[in-house]
Amino acid sequence: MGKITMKDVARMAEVSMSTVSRVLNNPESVHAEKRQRVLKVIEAENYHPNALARGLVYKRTQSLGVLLPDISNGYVAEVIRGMEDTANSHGHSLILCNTDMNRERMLKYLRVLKEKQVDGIIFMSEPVTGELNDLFTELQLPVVLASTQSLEYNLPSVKVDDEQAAYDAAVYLIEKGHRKIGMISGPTFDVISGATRYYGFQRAVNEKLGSRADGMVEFGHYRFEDGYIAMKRLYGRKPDITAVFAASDEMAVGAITYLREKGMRVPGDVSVMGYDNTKFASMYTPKLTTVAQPMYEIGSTAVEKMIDRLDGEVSGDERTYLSHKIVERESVAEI
Amino acid sequence: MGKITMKDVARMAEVSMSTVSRVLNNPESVHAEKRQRVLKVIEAENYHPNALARGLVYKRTQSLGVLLPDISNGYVAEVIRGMEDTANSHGHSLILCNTDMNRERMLKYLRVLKEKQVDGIIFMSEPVTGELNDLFTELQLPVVLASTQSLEYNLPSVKVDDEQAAYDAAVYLIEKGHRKIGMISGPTFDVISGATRYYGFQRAVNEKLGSRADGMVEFGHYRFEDGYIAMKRLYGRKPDITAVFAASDEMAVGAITYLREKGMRVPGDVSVMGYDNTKFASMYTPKLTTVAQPMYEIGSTAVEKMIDRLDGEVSGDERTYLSHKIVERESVAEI
DNA sequence: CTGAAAGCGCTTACAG
DNA sequence: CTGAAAGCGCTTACAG
Repeated sequence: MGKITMKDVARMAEVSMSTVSRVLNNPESVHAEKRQRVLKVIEAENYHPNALARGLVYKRTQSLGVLLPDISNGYVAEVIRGMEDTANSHGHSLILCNTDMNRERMLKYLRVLKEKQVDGIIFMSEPVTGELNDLFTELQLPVVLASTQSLEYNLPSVKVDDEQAAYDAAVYLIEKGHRKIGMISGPTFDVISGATRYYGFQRAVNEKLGSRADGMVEFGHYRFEDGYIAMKRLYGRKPDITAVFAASDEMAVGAITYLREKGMRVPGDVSVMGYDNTKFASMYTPKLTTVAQPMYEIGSTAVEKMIDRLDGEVSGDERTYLSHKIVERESVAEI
Repeated sequence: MGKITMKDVARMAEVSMSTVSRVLNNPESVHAEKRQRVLKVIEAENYHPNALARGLVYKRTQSLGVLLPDISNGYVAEVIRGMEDTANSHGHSLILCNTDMNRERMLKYLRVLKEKQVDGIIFMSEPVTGELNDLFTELQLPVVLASTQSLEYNLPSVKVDDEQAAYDAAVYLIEKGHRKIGMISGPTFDVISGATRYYGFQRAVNEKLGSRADGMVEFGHYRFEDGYIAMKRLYGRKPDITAVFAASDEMAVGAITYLREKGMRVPGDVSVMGYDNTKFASMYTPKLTTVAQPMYEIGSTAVEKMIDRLDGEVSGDERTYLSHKIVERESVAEI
């Protein structure tokens, strides 16, 4: 016995296919008795409509493609969780694509997603280049950016205001009495989370301390090792530092690891503040004081924005900023 | 200008649709000159074949559904990464489904995946109940289990030998000179990773120390807080304990957190060993000695197994065990 | 309220 | 090597 189709159901219920289709899509429009007959057969035969056939005529698949750098990254995984919950509750599915920031791989995915007729694409891989933007319009696929944005193109996006968040973090440290504050920044060529957080930090130091943070900044790629190395350089140059703001929790932990190896206590001798509030942050010792991004909400909001657009309800603002907050825990001391 | 279809390409290249279809699927079979003409139009018009239409006739979608408990879990995310890479390199896509171990939600997903005509399902949510097994066969969808398995049903699966891994961990601790060894186990009703690791631990204690681990075991649900609480109870009852084996890295870290609050040093006073080797483990201080599961490989092997089956190459063994290993770091001391 | 027919965009025998 | 036609499993006007 092969798969049972709508035609089979129609035959067994002694109605036309149109009627079966109607009880599925617009039950009210069919006579109660016939409807029951059809429903009974559907149940008995365990009939499942074929979404491919349906998608072919609807020109809608209820599937969204999501391009992300790497799902094994805790931050990314949390955002995806928010996306998936929201997509699911709206009857959509998510097709996962790890780009590894690799151009070839991304192009291939984009082609596949197009062929599979996804309704839209959620993009969180990286900043949007001109080439990429052209591709999006060429593909004629709606795009929403999550946790990234496009400065040049007017693409809808959802993220935190990184500049302001970093500013707030620095101010927090300053209000705790710190004056010699270092930063472990992301790379400045990363215009989304590198340069922005760097500028926010600088602005705070400028405004509140009236100084430039000369020599107080090191750079890394957000990973543990980067934080370790950056801290080493920073400490080597400025041993009188009393606080460090890292652009990621991982780098913060890397920095703490280095400091401890040097016999410094955190936060006793040096305070360290992170960014992201990954799960990790509250399990570490000392529990990390950090800038919390609403990861789950970034994901769910991005999907909501996508679905609104698919439904024709374009919300006015393209760029949505979700609010960050500072989570006070144990890694920053008042002095 | 609407989407361009194969029919349009045929018209523009002045050939039949059959020919266009052939240059796409079996280029050699069409005359070189015509082939070029078609290719040119495809390129110029940026034509993308519709995978829904294709899937409708092929009865293959090159899509796999993956049911998992929660993607924001670091262990799960790493396994998924392995799946996605492998799926991608075989031209398959992954549809992500977070079940949260919720039955309703799982059933809904299963229905959607069936309707979307996925070629198969990778299941890593939980042990397979009778009801679930019935559903799988009813749905007529091939299933491969990742990081779980079915004792009752002969479903293909990929995982580590948990009993042996826990045994090895306990033996490792014993060989380091420990005699008073506690365990923080998963719940015994979890027959996959709870009971198995618990038995492995017991077997080692039995064989090597000739004793039963009476009162030396506490239970938790693998999370940080569970580890903390379990350690508290364990320590309250057995303050002379010198080593603890936790069934997850998170619980290990929770245990360490408690011990430190009590002024104990790890591993100076008490050694702690974890399980999983999540990223976290090497960033923590002290870096965690732990049982490494090959998470990425579990994912990629599961997908390979699925694809082999879809291609009709059923490998002999249903149950694949990947090897674990003990990663020595800093949280266990020799005494 | 209901059914016959056309159409969604492909592929695959079947002829030639 | 190539094209016309049927078919994959649905939905949607259009009549009735």
